[in-house]
Amino acid sequence: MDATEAVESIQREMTAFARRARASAGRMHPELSLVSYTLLGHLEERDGCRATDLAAHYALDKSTVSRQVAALERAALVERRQDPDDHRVQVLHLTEAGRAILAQVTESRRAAFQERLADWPEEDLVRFAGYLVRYNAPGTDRP
Amino acid sequence: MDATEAVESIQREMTAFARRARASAGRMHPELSLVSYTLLGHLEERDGCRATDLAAHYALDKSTVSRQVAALERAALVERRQDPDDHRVQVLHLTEAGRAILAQVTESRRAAFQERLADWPEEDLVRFAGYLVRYNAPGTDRP
DNA sequence: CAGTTCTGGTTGTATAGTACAACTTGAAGT
DNA sequence: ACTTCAAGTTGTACTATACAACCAGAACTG
Repeated sequence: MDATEAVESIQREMTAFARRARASAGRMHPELSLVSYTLLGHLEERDGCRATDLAAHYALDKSTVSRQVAALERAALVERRQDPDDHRVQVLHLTEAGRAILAQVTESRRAAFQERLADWPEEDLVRFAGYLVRYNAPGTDRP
Repeated sequence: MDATEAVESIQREMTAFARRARASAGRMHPELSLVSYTLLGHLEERDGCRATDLAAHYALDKSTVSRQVAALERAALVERRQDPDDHRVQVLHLTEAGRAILAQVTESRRAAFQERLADWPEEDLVRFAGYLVRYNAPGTDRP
């Protein structure tokens, strides 16, 4: 396999994966869509952030984030805290329930991935992870 | 990074990728969504097939496929041929226009991937491609 | 400091993709 | 012949999304 073939293969495989991911994520965790899951994950990781940050980070429109957050708040998974320094800003935080459900879904996803990757040597796992990070890193756009 | 961390990282990165793929595919080729592209690709590869086969292969509802195909037919990218042996069945085929646009989008996607991966050493490309194939191979379901 | 521009966020509107259920038509099995 | 199965279509509903118009607060500038 040369470089050109490899690029074509990467393209095909990434696309194949993308096509399936959302639907199967939905089937696995009907209670938390892929988007919501991602946003909650970000909140956990950053220990709270602004809606604008989420939009920028995930290349989503601010209106999309606004509605997602509204739904998450309705479900009592996140809460908004007014920033005292800037009254336009609402800092989003996970609630206890949010943290719990995030942990649960993460665990179940982790188990699925783990199972799928069970027979991979550690060396390959580490390299694969590195490649993905590197692949995803550059822009925020385009697959 | 140990194996567990790597698995978590793979999970996160694959998810991140999946989230963006559809949208950016749409931005790149407004004329052909990721789904349509995939379906056309399948038709090319198999040199025609039934709608039911597409549904089964991509885990889509038959109604979804029906509408997708209807749109593709409206756009004159595919045509239906009654199966003479079974009058329920319509065998789908690419039209010339369908073949052309598929080729064009494939090329433009290839270029985008190529650009993104331009500065990777060939060795890494080949290994990455191998990992993806291996990752995607097992089932047809779940990320 | 007053007016302008910028930034964070919400709401209205539209679209795509999807599923599920009900239905139609043709094929197969008993 | 009657029932059951399979392929597709259509009606309906929901989710994720974008874009545009808007509001409110902050920052900049003459």
